[in-house]
Amino acid sequence: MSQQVNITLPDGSVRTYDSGITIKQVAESIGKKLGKDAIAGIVDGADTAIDVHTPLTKDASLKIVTVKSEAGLPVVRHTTAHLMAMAVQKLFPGTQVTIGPAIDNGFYYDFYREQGPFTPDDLPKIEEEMHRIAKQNVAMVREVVTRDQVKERFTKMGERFKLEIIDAIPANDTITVYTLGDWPDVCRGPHVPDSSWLKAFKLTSVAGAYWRGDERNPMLTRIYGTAFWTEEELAKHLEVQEEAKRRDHRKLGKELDLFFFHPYAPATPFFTEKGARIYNGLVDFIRSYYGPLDMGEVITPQLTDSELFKTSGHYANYKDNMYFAQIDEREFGMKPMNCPGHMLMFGHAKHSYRDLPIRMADFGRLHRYERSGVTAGLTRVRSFCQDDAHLFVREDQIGEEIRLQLAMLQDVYAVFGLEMKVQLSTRPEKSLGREPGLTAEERASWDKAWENAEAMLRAALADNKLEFELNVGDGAFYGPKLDFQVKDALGRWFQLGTIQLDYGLPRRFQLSYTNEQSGESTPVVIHRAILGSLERFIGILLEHTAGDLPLWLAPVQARIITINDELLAYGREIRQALEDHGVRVHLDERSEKLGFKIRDAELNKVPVVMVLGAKEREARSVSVRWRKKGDLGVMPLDKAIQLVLDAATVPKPDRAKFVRREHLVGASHS
RNA sequence: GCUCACGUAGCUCAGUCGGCAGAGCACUUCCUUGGUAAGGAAGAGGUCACCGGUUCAAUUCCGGUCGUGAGCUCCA
Repeated sequence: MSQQVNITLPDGSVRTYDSGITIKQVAESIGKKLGKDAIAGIVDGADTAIDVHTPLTKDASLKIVTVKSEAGLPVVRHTTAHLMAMAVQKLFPGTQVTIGPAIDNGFYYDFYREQGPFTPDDLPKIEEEMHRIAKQNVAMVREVVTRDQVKERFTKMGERFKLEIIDAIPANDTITVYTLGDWPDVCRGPHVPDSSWLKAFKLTSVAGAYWRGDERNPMLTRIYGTAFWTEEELAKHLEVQEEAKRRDHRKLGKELDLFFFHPYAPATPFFTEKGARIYNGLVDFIRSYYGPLDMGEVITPQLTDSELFKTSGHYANYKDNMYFAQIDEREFGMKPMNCPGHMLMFGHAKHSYRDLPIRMADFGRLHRYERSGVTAGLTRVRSFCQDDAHLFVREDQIGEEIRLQLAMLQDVYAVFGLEMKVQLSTRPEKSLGREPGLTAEERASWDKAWENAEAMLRAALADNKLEFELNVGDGAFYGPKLDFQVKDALGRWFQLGTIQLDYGLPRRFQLSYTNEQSGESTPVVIHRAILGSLERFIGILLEHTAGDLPLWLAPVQARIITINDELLAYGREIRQALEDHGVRVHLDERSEKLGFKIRDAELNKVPVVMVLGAKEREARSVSVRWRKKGDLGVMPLDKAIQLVLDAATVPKPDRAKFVRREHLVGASHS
């Protein structure tokens, strides 16, 4: 009697089959329709779906992926990639194929061509050929082959990149060839059964890409595309792409006159007066938490002797990203991070265990040389400012300190309406305490420190009721870390904040504090940033809000428009009244028609417009027009001011959330 | 850094298969003084990114430099 396997389905039910049953057969056993629609399976919650013909030989959970399902999207995309490669080889004989996976929002296929890369002009032709082939409803046939067979076939075809791929397949893996019509490709699958599913696709761009992502390898030409089950879904996707283009912060930055770039300062923004308002508004907002959190702000040198970076290790590991200046035969380095300076700051005085935690916040400007190809708008720049802080703590204080920082971080993201997810990265193989030459005792002590740190991070997360993803072994060599990603209005994820424990730097700088036993102990450093870089955050926020910033951050909160020039005097009076209440207001004094000035205010996304005519002047009132809401009608000036003030209130931290739980016994300092 | 594309007025973009550089918006001046998304007229504004080459002639063709953008293993 053959062996049995228990297959658990998503609804929790368990079915028993003979070992070796395929996913397809399982689906068929559940229902005729399901059997027909099944195109792949996800076993034991894996990241990628596998082919329906895969035999199941041990107990497993199984999710059957069907046509037209969300989980099946990578499948249809992957098959579309094959279709594209097929079309390309038909149109451009001599082109060699390499790989063509499904990716987050579509797929790509990399080709090698002696004649040089494809151009955007080639895309419509290829697309047309793809549609032509797809309409013939050609089948996708899977066959299991031996290594020798497949090598022989692809050698004959002269596909040298494919041969390399075949050689890279592990010895025990089943090798499969998928043939779409008459076009075979070595592929792991899964795929849709025939080309009738390939209707809603579009080729989006071309780009260069290195073979296997290594810049020493030949440059391939890559074509990107996307595919969906239906044309409606494709259209929706393309519409979101269009919206993203409209919201591009580089475009908004120009249109709203917030910042610009000049060739003399590549990848380094100039913030205009309006842009600087946003920047400073964010700094003030973050700063408002520093009181309740008992954090002190410091200012540290921009340029220091390279010795500092030799001590910190940046000279050995980060030199290529730094700017240097040779002055008086001394080499100075521009700070790429605040931490080395903060180490000096801590080391400058003698500290008692009673003084800890010591929290240094710093809005200093940082300069990092980024390779020319990687800079982009405000999101990747060479000069920026972090809402940075370094917390010097005793080991027993790590948990509480992280808890407080997490509370701030959640608070801050909530203010901007950004959904968040957390990743916990734990000790990597190569890490402090695992270097050769340590005694067993030292090793054990390090192991304990890492264990303790990770446990405290977990506890702090639990305390703040935060779910997290675990990235085992992905921490820094000097300590475990938390990374925070947020989701913007278009559903895109961005990494913003980070909280990293550091056992290394304090040692390099030989920092210590006097412990309770009058001995010396080494503090642990916590690096943390919440917005990350202000520049990048401004970029993300602009795209998230489409330029309609919350009123408290808007560079100009209100604009006053008069019906005619005679009313300018009243306009100035109103401007004065608003200014006196701290409203950032602008009076449009141009001799233009009302409609023109309203339009201009709308295009500039000014949140509140106050329209003044003779009627309003008589009654000492204003007519209020609110962005996105329209005309609110005439109201007394006081009421209008109150309306603006209420909406423009700068969010304030709630002190109660940031009360420290442990208090030092006998600590008498504040 | 590498591949490809792009760089024309403050902005958005035409244009020249090599022969004195164009529009709309914005700006300036004048007229107009008006009720919730563009009133009218006139004017000013450019070393066509920069450097070099080819040519009688280069914004245009070629080479280089700078800048910007997309991409550079989410693995057959």
